[in-house]
Amino acid sequence: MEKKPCNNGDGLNKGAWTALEDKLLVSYITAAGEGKWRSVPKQAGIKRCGKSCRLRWLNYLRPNIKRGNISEEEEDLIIRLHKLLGNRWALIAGRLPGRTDNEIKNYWNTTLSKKVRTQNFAINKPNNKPWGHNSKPQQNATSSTSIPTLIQTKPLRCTKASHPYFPLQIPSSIDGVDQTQQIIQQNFGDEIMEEEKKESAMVNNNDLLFFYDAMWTDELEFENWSKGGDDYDGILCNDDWFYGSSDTDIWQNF
DNA sequence: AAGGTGGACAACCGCCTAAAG
DNA sequence: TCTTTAGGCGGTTGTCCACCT
Repeated sequence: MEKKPCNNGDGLNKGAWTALEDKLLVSYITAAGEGKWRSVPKQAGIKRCGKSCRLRWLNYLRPNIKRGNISEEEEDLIIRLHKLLGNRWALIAGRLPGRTDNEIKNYWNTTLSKKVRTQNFAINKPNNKPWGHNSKPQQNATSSTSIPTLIQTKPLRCTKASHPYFPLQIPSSIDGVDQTQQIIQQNFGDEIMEEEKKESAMVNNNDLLFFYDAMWTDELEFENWSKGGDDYDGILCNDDWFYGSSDTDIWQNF
């Protein structure tokens, strides 16, 4: 573990990188490639710790980094991803080509968090019913014999900036075999991130209920769903719909 | 012009995890 | 199986700069 601070008395530089240091690092990595960060400073002739070199390269020097203003589309995506993933900046950055986790984290902390806070995320409850009360959207029946397909109700969502939630009504297992992954794969394919799979398989209550929240990568399709979408997040369980303004709300009301 | 303030962002720090020995 | 190491991650801090008084 590299627990020592970078400047541990070895005369290493700290603070802003100079143009010369940048040049040395770029030319070294261009020749030798990334990795073995601990040995990089010595090999490249830089008085920095390896960790500092790695960070400088990843966040600033490496090719294909997109610099400059974050577009509205990127901003919208960051907001939606943050709602889905929380402060997992590296994952969020992975969906924004050319952007670094550090940049997105900074942008969130300085700009977007305030923006999102000031937006009115309050949602109106359906027919003024209390949270957790039955208010079931129309839906189809579930096949009970073959591999089930997605029985999809309308995607439920809070705002335009939010991703749609899909309450799925599917058997959790067939002949004792868990079908979850297969069903997700059939219906969403590779568009669902591995991380989402882990975190979204939250409800599996023996009553043909499974809740999954999906994220469109196809923006047009997302927009189409958005236009027809409801104004609420919710999950279906035993013919009851549970609503909330966030995942946490929903699960508390559940 | 000088000092204060806040925003933006680069860089650091400490913790965590996976891989290697 | 345990320990060590390297790299990755998110929170936090430091610094620069524009703007305001």
